[in-house]
Amino acid sequence: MKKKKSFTIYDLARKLNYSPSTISRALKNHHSISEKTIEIVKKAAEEEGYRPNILAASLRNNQSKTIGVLVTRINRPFSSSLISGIENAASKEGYNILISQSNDLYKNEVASVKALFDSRVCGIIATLGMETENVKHFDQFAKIGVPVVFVDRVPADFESYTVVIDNYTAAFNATNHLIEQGCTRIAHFAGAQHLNVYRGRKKGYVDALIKNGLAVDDSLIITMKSLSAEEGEAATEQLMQTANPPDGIFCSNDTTAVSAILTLKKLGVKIPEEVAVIGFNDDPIASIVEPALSTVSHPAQEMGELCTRRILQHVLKKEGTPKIEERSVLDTHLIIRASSNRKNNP
Amino acid sequence: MKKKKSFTIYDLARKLNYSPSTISRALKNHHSISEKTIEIVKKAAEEEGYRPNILAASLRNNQSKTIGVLVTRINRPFSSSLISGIENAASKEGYNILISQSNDLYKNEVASVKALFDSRVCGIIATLGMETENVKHFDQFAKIGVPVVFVDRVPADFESYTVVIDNYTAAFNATNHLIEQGCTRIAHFAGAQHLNVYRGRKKGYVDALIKNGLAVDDSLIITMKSLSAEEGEAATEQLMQTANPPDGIFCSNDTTAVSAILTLKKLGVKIPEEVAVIGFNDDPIASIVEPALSTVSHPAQEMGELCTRRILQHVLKKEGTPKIEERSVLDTHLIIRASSNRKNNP
DNA sequence: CACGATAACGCAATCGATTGTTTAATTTTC
DNA sequence: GAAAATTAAACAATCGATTGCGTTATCGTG
Repeated sequence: MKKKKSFTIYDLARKLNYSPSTISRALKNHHSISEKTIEIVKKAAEEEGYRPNILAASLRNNQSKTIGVLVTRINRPFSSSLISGIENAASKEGYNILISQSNDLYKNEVASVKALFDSRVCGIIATLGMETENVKHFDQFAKIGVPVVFVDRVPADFESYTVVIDNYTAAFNATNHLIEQGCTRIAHFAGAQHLNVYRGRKKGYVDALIKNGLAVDDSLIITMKSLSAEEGEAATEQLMQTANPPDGIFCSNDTTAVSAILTLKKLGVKIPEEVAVIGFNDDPIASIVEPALSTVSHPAQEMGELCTRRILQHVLKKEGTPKIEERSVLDTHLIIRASSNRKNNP
Repeated sequence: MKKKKSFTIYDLARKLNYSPSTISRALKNHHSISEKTIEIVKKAAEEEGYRPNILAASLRNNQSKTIGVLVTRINRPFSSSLISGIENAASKEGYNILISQSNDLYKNEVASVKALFDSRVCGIIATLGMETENVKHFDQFAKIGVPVVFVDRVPADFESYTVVIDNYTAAFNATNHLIEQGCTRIAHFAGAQHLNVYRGRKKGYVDALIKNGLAVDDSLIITMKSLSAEEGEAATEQLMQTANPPDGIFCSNDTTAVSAILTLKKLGVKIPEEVAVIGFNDDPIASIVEPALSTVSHPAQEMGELCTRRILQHVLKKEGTPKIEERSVLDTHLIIRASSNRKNNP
């Protein structure tokens, strides 16, 4: 049952009395093959249900039409939307995608990168894990000219394409918004500071305070390891127990923000009147929680598509294609919902 | 820069004065190679940073260590958790996964399946799209002995492995629960009836009504094309405008259930007192919406792992491995939250 | 008519790993 | 000590597509 050999260009060649090379060329409209022959070959290929062996072609060309993707966790709204975007753009051009997740473990990340490398991907798209502090496991790609696109969580010191959002400005605007709503003591749930995204968000927060003449109180800045719901709950409780609790919280993600909302409600704190809350990402839960969570949109799908285009452009090196900058910074925008809207703006 | 040829077993052979075949065998501990040689070869391979060319091996063996995965939409809680489970189990055994999404379009599904086939995957895991009514595009795999695992949304008439939940029982229990809570006029948001999952859920609902001596009122059964939030809202509004509105709704997914809750609240209907609601899937939003949504757990991650094990077992055909049944039916359980809890049970 | 140009196609090597079959070397056995 | 058995490693074909180069046929032109 497994014997059924696949139909190859050799079979086609034998059947049509052509050489395999002619078949190969005819199938891809090579200019040195006559129109008539091309038609004959294609028709026969169709009839016989010929399917090219990608592996053989890849081996010969030493590269596959496959893009490697590495995320931290597949089942996270941002990741899955990112992947969705990548896949849509890739399949449109006949490229496949190979997926791997690190589960935020450095060891896994290294192993996955190695596996993707071994799979001879023609490009790789990656977001760094929480534990990742150096990226030399990506060096191997650069060495053989395979493009690397870092997205969202990107390293500072690696020669590669990057696709990110402007975390600083987004955070600045979010914090500024809280201030506009009358908050004067704003807490911040920060993420691991060796990652650009959380560093940028913290800096934006700090600068917004400063610009508005507010004090930066370190006791209001809580840095979390993984920005999980549990951490969000603990931090909220801790903050509210202090003598001088905050009247606003800018959270580095929606998970902790929703967690903060739930905890505040449990504590009988009014949102946004007593404490206004704003998150980051616009996960599905953000619009469902009550009061609905103000947050920063994160164009994950769009970012994914852009990543793919980056890879393809590098691989195809088509002349005349509009040059996309090496580093793309996508726009975000503030989504103001009830959790921070004290003035009943629309 | 792209010239850097990869280091192959031929290079190793030359360096160590062995033949390529010996290198190949040594690297995989073939019994006809001496311990000493194996050690020498492995050490040299390590030193030279030798990495096997998977493409070449795959070509030779005519199959890759790659599992193809086809889902409807990657960025959906169920899909992404499923994929996550698949990936975890696969990478543990050194297998890669190739991902594709159909966006619930039949045309895309066929194209994706074809692409996965061409990629010579060693097995394929798929959930059918909304539009899919026949699965002959999967025949090609059976023909060459590549295992197919359908998961969740599975066809009735295809010789393959399947991994599903017991939709009928889950729905029966969910409906029964609503009845226990005192509901007597229960509506149902049904999905496309050519898909097993939605058929099973509807049947479970109907049978629970019958078993409890309740009338089955067709006007209370609303069949939706895609079970989207919009459809859920429209259906809820429609139902509540009738002379004799329902006092309970069993929804085929959480999206429409949450949508129903939001709509009911907008209409000033008390949940669960006036209308109790229960969903299906246990998406993240289910526990966040207010009142929290009762629902049916869907062990997506676990299902993914099982799918992978199915494939691997088929491929490896290891004797002595405990035989997993061809068709697995995983357990679900009712998660009772506020949206259906009239009696204040814990 | 002959020679160079062009078109259309075939030859054979190549990509790197795998494996059935041989050959060579070593050990065992009587 | 020689034949048989065992062990270790080499040979060469194979997987299927690709491609540089070579070959053959056709055509045009002086």
